[in-house]
Amino acid sequence: MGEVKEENERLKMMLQQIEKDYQSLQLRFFDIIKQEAPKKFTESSTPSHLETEEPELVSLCLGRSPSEPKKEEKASNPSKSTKDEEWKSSLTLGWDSNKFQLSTEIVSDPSPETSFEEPKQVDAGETWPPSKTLKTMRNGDDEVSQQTRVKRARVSIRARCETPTMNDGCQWRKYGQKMAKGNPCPRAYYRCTVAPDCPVRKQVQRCAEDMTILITTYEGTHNHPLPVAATAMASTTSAAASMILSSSSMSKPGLGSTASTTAVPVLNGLHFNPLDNSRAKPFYLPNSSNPLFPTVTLDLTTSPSSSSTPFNRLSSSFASNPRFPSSSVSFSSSQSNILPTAWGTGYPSFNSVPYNKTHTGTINIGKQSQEPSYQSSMEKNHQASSQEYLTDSLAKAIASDASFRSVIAATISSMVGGRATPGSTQGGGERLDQNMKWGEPIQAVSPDSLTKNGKACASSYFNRMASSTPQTAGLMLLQPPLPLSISKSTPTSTSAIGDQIN
DNA sequence: CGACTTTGACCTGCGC
DNA sequence: GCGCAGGTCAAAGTCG
Repeated sequence: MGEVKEENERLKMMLQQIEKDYQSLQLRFFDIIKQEAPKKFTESSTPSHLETEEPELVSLCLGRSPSEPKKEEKASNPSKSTKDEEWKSSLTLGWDSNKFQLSTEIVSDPSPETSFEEPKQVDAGETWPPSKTLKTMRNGDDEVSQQTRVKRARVSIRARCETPTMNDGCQWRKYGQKMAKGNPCPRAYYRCTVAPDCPVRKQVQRCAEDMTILITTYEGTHNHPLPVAATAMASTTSAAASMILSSSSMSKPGLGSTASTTAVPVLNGLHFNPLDNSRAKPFYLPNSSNPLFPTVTLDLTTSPSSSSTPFNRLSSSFASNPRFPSSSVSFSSSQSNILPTAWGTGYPSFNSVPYNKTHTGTINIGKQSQEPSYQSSMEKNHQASSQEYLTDSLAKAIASDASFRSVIAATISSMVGGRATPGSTQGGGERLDQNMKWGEPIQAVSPDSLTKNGKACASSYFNRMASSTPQTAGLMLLQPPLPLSISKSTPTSTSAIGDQIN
């Protein structure tokens, strides 16, 4: 227990350092944005831009190219500016999994308190107004209601998962199921039952094109302590939400008002205005009845065929509808031959990956599959030739969007370790997990780590992220063989990582 | 017996 | 106003 406390203390300090660094840098970034955003907005809002043939969907999949491992080794002690450059030149954050692939769809957040790392427990009841409430709120003209109603978040997880649901550490109760239009697979609705009044809900649906992909969409913010196993997922959610919120802090959209005059975050040259409802809708819920969801997508999903990656599909679908620009970031996985196994089998790996830039303008630096044969040689060649383009794009994305950085920062925070939840009994297995070491096959995880209904797909990644000891997490971040190569350097502390991120 | 799932009905928002 | 689709409710059924 003493050791655990010590580890927790260290973890907290590391986290605080990261947050501190991030916040200070974010403030600086916002200052810069305030100065430059109007210009960028003017440029990017020209008709030619709006009518560009490229879909307003930016998909960034992060992965380290296998061709650049030496750089990582080389930059073991860089200065900060050097780190930045290297960060730009080889930004990668690959979450590798053979069977577990993630994408995060952020729509917005119900509460300003979106950090699961620092849950303030003030959102019980203030979040997630039901549709009736929303409707009422919509009738109001005051800015407060507008701001409130906009702050809802959806985080969609795309997982290659055989089981009906994915184990995210929380406990869920199914309350409905509907056939969604355009998808032969029914959509199931779950609500969190960890706390009786928890407003968090999730939708689970199979991808129509690839039945092995499970799309889990989370909405709302937990108003209760989270199981350790759930904190990593929650961190990702909160990071996504904070991405929205940090961006929203830069624009103050009145109803249909300031879109043309308000500074908006620009990601990769494209508008990203989370509050511009007319332009932002959830990727996977394009017909959502609630149009109040600005969208940023963190896509960690890849698929065996680059031509059938969700983003490609999404890009295609959205290409025809420029009303729905979206920013997406893919933390993709990579070839499994770099590390023998990945999340799904219990080996966390952060492999670098080739990427492809799709014809729709989506940049996918994704896992190019465990079945390389799916990929055409043409695409491979294109990947190789596009490496520089990728690097450029990533650098731009990082440089231009503080929210993006926040997502990565929070993601790393979640990797460093989920905050233990006192008295938590949900999502079980944390004690066991804490004794586990990276590299252990997932089969070693106690069955307790699965959800009660036993249907959970092993989101071992999250569980392990959340439950790993700081040491192991630190190793994960620091060890060169685990290419969480947000930088080519070998940082000596997570705060160093935070510096690079920020 | 309690918790959970299933499933048809109902509610709501949106487009035409 | 009507129809459609997404989302939710709640009674009945199932399971451990």
